Amino acid sequence: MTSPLRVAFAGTPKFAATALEAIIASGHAVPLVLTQPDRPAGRGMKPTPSAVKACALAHELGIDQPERLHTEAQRARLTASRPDVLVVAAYGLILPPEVLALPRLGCLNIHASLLPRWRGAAPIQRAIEAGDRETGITIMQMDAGLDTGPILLRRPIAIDSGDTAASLHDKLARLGAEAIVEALARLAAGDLPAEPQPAEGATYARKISRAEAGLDWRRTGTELARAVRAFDPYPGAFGQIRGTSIKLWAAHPAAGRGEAGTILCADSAGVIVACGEDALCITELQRPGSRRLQVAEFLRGFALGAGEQFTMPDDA
RNA sequence: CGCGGGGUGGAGCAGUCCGGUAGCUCGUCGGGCUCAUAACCCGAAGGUCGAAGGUUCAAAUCCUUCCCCCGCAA
Repeated sequence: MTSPLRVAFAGTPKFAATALEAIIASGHAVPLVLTQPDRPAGRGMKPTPSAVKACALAHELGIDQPERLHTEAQRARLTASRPDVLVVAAYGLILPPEVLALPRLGCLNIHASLLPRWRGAAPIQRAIEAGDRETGITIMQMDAGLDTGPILLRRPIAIDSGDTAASLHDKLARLGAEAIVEALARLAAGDLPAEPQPAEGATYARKISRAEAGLDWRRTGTELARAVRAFDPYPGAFGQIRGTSIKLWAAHPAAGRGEAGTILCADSAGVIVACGEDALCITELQRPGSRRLQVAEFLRGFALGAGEQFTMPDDA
């Protein structure tokens, strides 16, 4: 390596932790790790440290968990750590201009899409939902806008027809880790040109809400199959039948026709449901209190039959 | 004390409210039928009903404690 940098890191979930591991392994000094305060999570709602915090603890790095970064007191530890650069990945806090200007080399963001497409909170899910064939990682220089800064590095990756948000997340986390390590090396060497984002092709990946995971059977089978993949593992696409909600974990488009939501056929090959256009063949599902089950096993305990009807979720 | 569901032969479930010889679908094994089969017919094996304690003549079922899994919520 040319010359190690002082790399402060800000991130929260596993996607960010993967990058942090790689940065540590690449030999840079990491004087401080910022992550969200421990949040109530899991059964029992106990305050739980983030994946990034767990990683930082394991490597005995300095940790700070400010609620926000708007006051000087909140930024004190970051300032004192005198970073050359701040790497930000899924941190979950807005960085005020004072923070963006603080490191000598600015703030770098690892974003899980090929910017300017899918700026915002849920780029992985939105790419799958939209049926994109390709996505990737963008390393960019952060500015005041939301994922609008100049592009430093882009790494594309194919979206497989079997990819779920979970599988694509893992691929992108690895790719993001490689990309940030390369970007830091080139930054240290002074060989990392920045290019403004094109105005053309910008889209916004708004946060996934629980309500949209309730499937509207009037949509097409293709769209619904994508939604199932995009919402796996969170929040899980679901349908409503016999007064209970059933989560759908695997499905593909199929041929078929009927009133939207009607089950056309249910056997060990799948539950085929008529959609607004074509049909959806469901192959893995889960009922409340139970686990994900392959369709054959699911049907043994919950015998769905042709003619039954999935109703629209009552959007809360 | 955040709310809720569940642990029953190898798999998925019913039975639990109103205690009284453990049941269904599938799988497994054996046999039959068939050119043949994941199909069909006949038969069999396989369960300390999550754990411990309590109540009772009798507990999968009622009471107490504990362990594990899942959903909501983030």
